[in-house]
Amino acid sequence: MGENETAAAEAGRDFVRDIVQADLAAQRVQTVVTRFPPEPNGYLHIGHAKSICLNFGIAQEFGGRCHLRFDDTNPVKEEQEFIDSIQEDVHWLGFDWGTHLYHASDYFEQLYAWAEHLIRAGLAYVDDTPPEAMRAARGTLTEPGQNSPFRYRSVEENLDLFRRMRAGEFPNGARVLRAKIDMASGNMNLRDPVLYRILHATHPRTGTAWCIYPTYDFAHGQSDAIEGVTHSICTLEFEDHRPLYDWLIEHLPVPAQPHQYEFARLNISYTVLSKRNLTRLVREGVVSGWDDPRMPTLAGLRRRGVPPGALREFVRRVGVARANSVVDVALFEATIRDTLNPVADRRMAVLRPLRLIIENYPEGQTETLPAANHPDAPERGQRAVTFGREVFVEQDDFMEDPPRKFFRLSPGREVRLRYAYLVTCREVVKDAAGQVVALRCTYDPESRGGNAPDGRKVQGTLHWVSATDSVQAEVRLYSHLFGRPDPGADGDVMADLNPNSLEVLTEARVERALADPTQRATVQFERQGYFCHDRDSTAERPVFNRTIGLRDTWAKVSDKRQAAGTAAAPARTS
RNA sequence: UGGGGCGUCGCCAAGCGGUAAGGCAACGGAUUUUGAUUCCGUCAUACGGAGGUUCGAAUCCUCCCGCCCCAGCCA
Repeated sequence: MGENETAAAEAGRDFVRDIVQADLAAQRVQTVVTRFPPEPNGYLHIGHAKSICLNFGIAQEFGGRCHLRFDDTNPVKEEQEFIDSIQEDVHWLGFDWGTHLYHASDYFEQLYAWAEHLIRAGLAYVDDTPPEAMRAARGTLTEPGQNSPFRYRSVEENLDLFRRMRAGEFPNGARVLRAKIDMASGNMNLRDPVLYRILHATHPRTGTAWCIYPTYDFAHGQSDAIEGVTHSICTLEFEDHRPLYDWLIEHLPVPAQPHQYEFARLNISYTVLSKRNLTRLVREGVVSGWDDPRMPTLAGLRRRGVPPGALREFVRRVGVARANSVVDVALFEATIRDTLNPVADRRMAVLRPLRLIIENYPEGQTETLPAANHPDAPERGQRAVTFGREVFVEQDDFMEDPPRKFFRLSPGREVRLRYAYLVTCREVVKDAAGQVVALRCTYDPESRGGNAPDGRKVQGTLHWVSATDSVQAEVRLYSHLFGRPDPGADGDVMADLNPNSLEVLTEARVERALADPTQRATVQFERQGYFCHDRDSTAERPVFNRTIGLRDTWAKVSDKRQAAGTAAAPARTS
């Protein structure tokens, strides 16, 4: 590492780390404490991964700690299912909160006491104004709001009313507790924000113990203070809340003075990341569930075969800044490939089989050939593949009338079957409809392993699978859930769905070594992409999800030619 | 003409007064029993615009333009 790189690393990689480092250096904080504060009302997605990596990453790098805290202040939206999935997902991503698992609901009693403190200080009051009237009195972005007629109630009356709110004497919406700040503030959050509302609902953790619940603003900063959080990192839309965050910390006898910092949330092209939209996709059955492999949820990405390290690396590559931005989904895909390439075992699988009959190979004979698990990593060993008189190759790897530069099989052309032999196409077999159903070939017995003794070269190397010693499998090919880079830009995101985001192939054939569904690691199907067993997989009926395809420059060239009308892409025979 | 932010290559993003990092994408080329990988090379006289300060500005000042967030008893 050169001096510059060292200096860069020491300076921190983003503005948040710079702040943390400066605070540590100036001794403003002894131990950095961060927190990841999800609301358990949905599944975690890749946008959360950015926040998780930032918070846990900073704690790790600077020798501090990071808490997992559920922001469970709204029982009508929150569920245990989400509380469980969030913990599973954070762990899967590679982070651990140790004993520091907390809930805003752990602090309800303390929060309540602080609310009374505010009332006694004349800084909060119970307001009987109905919701609609309150909205009207809040003013607009350009006009100040009006003081509530209940703003000047006595401390005694406020205390009495607030206690009766807690006691359950009033129905939902009848009254709220508000901070007394400034109805004329340019910052809407300071126009006497609601601190407590009445919600007769069962809370996943506190049950029916409470019927009043603190709002986000009243719970968050105080929870940070209770836990000794030093750097409360959130997204940009909370920037306007910071003055309120600070106001509460200043006026309450909290045990610490945490500070809030905001960064830009993650956006990705061809993707939707808002909880509302993700929930819609699930509820409306567009996808099979929160863990549908097309979903940007951590559960979906995991099922898709994306390793957690790819998420961490992606977040690192994206960086952390304050400018709203949309990251090209291609960066994410490149990161997945880069992460998988050095570690994924290679296997052969034929997605759309075309029978290849080797006429001069003895009938009934088979042999096993060694194939490298990873050509660039010999230490990963080999597995045996079976070769015989009939094998399957990819339909896309044959063209009866190929364009120039097509390096694969066509009448009279010789290619290599990877790790096996050189074969030459002698005859095309068609059915009554004129569809290609098989190829008759000859092989060079001297080319065992893939090289001819005379040193002649072939342009193409094809993957293949034995017709007799392969297993039929289902392969699910996924592509972007949305058909445009900015789904919803014209209105409804549902109108931008990609109708071909899932293609199911049921006739695929995979080599024997792939039939074990307990092998969960993502592998590379040579020349095609990265795949992993879906949880639907069984030994009799393997099911694979395509994690991501390999880069395919031939497809790119071929598409360009097609667009230019110069040549046709390989025609599928079925 | 309320308040708060942001504008550096097609997409992210460093840069913090001393003469534009890096990644992705794209485009060339080498190697290759994966048209993959790997490897080389090209890719911002220019930092939203206009003025100004300075020996020197993406970095400081002024004005202008554009985009984002806020009027939940959501978070």
